[in-house]
Amino acid sequence: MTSQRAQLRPIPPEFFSRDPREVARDLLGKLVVRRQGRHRLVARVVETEAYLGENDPAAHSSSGRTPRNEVIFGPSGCAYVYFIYGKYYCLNVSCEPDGIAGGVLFRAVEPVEGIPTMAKNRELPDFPVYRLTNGPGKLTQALAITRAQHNGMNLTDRTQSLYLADDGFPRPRIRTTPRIGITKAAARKLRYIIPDNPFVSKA
DNA sequence: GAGGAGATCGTCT
DNA sequence: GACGATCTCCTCT
Repeated sequence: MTSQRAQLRPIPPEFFSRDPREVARDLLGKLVVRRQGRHRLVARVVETEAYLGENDPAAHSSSGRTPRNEVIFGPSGCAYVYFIYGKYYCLNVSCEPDGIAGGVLFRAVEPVEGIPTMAKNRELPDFPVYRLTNGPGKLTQALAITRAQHNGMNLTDRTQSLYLADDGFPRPRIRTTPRIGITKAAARKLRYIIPDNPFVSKA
């Protein structure tokens, strides 16, 4: 699964102005591109979860708009980064048109470019590559994504230090499973994975 | 390899 | 004042 030389085309805003379930599915195989100083970090999306807005009890937006979650109520294609468990950041992209809540959580990615820098960011250089980014808190650490720097950033703009891209990777096989780590609406199958990919988070 | 407990703090009640 | 869209370490098998 490599594509070092392929051209990276930013994903247009319309892609995200849809139901989060469609966006979560279609994001599998796409790329997260992060410019960190002189380094370029690229990773392929292999696991996502859809959060549906005010009718989804598990979603942050379910109890209405707050300063914390306002990005997922805003225009589509923007980064919603939140802080959790006193230690970790999680990366989402806002979906649906402006004014409607909805988002997709990035749960796992496969490193494609800049692996040494990702390992350095993780501060665990001895870890095998597959453990660098196989979880939502891990991938933000590996890609040095923070709320202060990236929350609200337009991920459809290739001039930003973080954006989403398509390199023409063929549409992968996809499987849906229940979401992970939640207690409300836990039975709904809104997690999307590339089956058998070693970079998918466990469980 | 599986399972359980603790860490740690921003956000909302 | 309680909780959480998590991770790592430790113990046991």
